[in-house]
Amino acid sequence: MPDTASRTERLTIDVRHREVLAQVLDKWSLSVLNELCERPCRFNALRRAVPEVTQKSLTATLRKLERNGIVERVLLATRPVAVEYRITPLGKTLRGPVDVLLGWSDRYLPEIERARDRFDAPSDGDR
Amino acid sequence: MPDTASRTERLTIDVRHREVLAQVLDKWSLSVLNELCERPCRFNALRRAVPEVTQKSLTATLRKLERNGIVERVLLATRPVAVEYRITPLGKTLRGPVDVLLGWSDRYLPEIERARDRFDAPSDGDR
DNA sequence: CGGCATCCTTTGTGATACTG
DNA sequence: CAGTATCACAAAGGATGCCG
Repeated sequence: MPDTASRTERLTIDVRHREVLAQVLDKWSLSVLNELCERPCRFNALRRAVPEVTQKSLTATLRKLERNGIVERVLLATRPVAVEYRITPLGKTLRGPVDVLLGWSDRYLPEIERARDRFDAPSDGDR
Repeated sequence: MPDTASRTERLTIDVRHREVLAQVLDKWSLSVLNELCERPCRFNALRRAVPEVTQKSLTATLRKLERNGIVERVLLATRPVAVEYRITPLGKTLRGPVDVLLGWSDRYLPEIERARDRFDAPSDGDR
């Protein structure tokens, strides 16, 4: 397995990296990102795309992503008014990492669930 | 689902994917994983490697990773007693994704911090 | 439509103390 | 050394209602 360059040494993770990653990878951010990578979305369209998220959490997620420069909030001058969220160029750089992550979880989910079952049912099998 | 190469279609993220990713990518997991990918570690060695984590959170993180089959807890039969944590084969499959993530945050951190400054100081710069 | 404000419950986290 | 137990508090999350 070839290293990404001549980097055999691991990166250290400081508090700022942790903060960024925590915000970008939080519970709902991935889903939102996943959606916005496809197309710009209005608020309620996002809610429909991610039905489990509450309005509050979605708002918070979007603010966080906006603050970090990952998504952009665009006011549309339509009849009543509308808001559209778009991925920014910076946000697009996240698509690769996000894809890798989602691919990983999709690929290994069954194996992880088996590991959990093994871990969670010790009294039942060890007796 | 033969979707191995065609990434024109996005994966959908259901609650189970979100759960797995939330656990694997949580605040401390990445640091722990980053460390254990390098070498097996004893508990206090991990504390030293990640000084900001409290004992409690480290314990919780390790349990979570263990439950998901990402790390393995090995009891060493030394004089007093010792515990070593190792990455599992399943855990090793995470190294790629984790690397990509850390690389991303390392690469774009400055840009993100600029975006934050812009977002946080609107009244100061816009008047 | 796209929020914000409020309330309230749950979960997370740090600090501290104690045990095999 | 490697935890568990406990308390106290902060942050997250859902539910509901109101507003421009």
